[in-house]
Amino acid sequence: MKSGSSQQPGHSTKADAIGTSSPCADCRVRQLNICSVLLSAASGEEILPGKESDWQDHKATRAHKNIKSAGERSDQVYVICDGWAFRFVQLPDSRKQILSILIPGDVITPTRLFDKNVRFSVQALTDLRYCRFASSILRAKLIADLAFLDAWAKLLVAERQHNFGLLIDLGSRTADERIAHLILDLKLRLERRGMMVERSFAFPVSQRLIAAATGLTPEHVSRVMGSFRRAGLIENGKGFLRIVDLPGLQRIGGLNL
Amino acid sequence: MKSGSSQQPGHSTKADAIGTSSPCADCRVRQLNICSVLLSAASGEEILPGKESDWQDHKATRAHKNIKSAGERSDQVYVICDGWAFRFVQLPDSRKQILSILIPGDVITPTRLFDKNVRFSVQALTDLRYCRFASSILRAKLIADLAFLDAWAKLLVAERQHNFGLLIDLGSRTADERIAHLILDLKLRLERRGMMVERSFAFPVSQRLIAAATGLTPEHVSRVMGSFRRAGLIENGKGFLRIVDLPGLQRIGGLNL
DNA sequence: CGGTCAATTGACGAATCTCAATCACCGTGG
DNA sequence: CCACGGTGATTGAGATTCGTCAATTGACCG
Repeated sequence: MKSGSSQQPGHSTKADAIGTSSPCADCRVRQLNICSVLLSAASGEEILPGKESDWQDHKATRAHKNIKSAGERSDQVYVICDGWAFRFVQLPDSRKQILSILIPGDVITPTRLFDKNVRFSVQALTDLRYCRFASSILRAKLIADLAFLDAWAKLLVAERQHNFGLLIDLGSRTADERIAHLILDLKLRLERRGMMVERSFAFPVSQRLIAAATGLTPEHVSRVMGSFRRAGLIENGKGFLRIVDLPGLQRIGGLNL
Repeated sequence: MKSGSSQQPGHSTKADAIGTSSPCADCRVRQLNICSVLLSAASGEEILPGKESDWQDHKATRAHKNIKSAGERSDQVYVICDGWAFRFVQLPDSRKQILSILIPGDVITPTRLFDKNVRFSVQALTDLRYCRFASSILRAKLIADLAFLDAWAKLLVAERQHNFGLLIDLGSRTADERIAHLILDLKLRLERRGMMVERSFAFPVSQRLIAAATGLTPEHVSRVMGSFRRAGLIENGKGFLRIVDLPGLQRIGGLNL
């Protein structure tokens, strides 16, 4: 079993205004995701960085472990600190449908604030560190802090938009288009989290997973990725991917709406 | 052009506590959707049934008219009073991908509260009556009334769950399964709104639309529906559908998770 | 009564799946 | 250090589902 620890290029600044007792102190995406609202000193009384306690704790998991399984109940909201994961549902015929691939900074369970039932499973794709927030605290903050409500709503709206994009992919687009779009989507999201160097980025996603996400078979994914490589659109090796011809890839996988 | 006005079976009670100056007075789904929270007297000061004014108004549209187009901006939340509609995105090759079919009582644009940008288009499927609420008022209510916040969140969570179901359909299931599931899903939702009589219900959905929703072609939808009919699973005629063999249909299209 | 559109049916073709074999890689145990 | 076993990627050949194209029918409508 390979331990695909996600060694993203680039290293964040270490010293920070935040207390050093929390792992958030040297989180590299803290300023770039929901945590920027969550941990800002101005935003609440109880939620202050530096004192990890009843409202927040951190955990780690090995790659390929399930973090949560569909049907469980939970009172916590998870946020990825480092590593990748994915949401999926297990179908009766042992196939998986991947609902989303999650990168550092993503909220794993954004609706857990309102719905304790977990409707899907989540599995670590690489070794993973994540943070758990107590739903009750976040809920309190939600109604106390308008900026937080807005930020959270924006999160949900963005996820909905993303799901619509997936529906378009699976409903109306060819294998080439789906895979190109998936790559471009990940590129964009990683870019926003400062996890791209030049045109390449960490890519711990097996073709089996791409297949489960795009509704294709691993064999077909292999054929398509191979053709992309031969066409000079991408390069990829163990755990990374580089976009060689961005316009070309966009011509195939861009959502031209 | 056929004017498929949705004549659902069953007629609601007419006299009601609500003022008669609002069309809501004899709305048949008022107790069964978000309006039950919105219009309840206990839930706010300004929002009271009977006085239609700055926070609410009603409109009507003919079948096949676009209510909203992707890219527009709007400050209002729409709720369907009567008739059917659908959300879709127009693809560059003139294909449509249907995102959801909307029945009476559904909120057309639940995220408009948080995001003025409209990301998809909405078209009336039948002649339609709908209600428009001012986002600003609803937002105020959201933070003032915890029950309303919960109800709205539940709405969004349910829609997300529904989208996940669609993703599973489009990603991992055959044409038969997708269509059976679509029928069963509509059956369930209509049931909850009290719009089913025995096993049959109004069904103003063309095969072209089913095709656009399931990611198939109209021809293939015709073949599948025909096979369902010949197998004694369903009966359908102009504007209605009857489920003859529910267990049989569920064996095909049930989400066996 | 002609025109349009949805539904249906058939024949054919294409995209993708299935099955199967091979190769490369990697960690493990001898 | 090396053989071994497992997994992922690749490639090929044939099967299947579904799409495309085309023609027909029937309903509705002006």
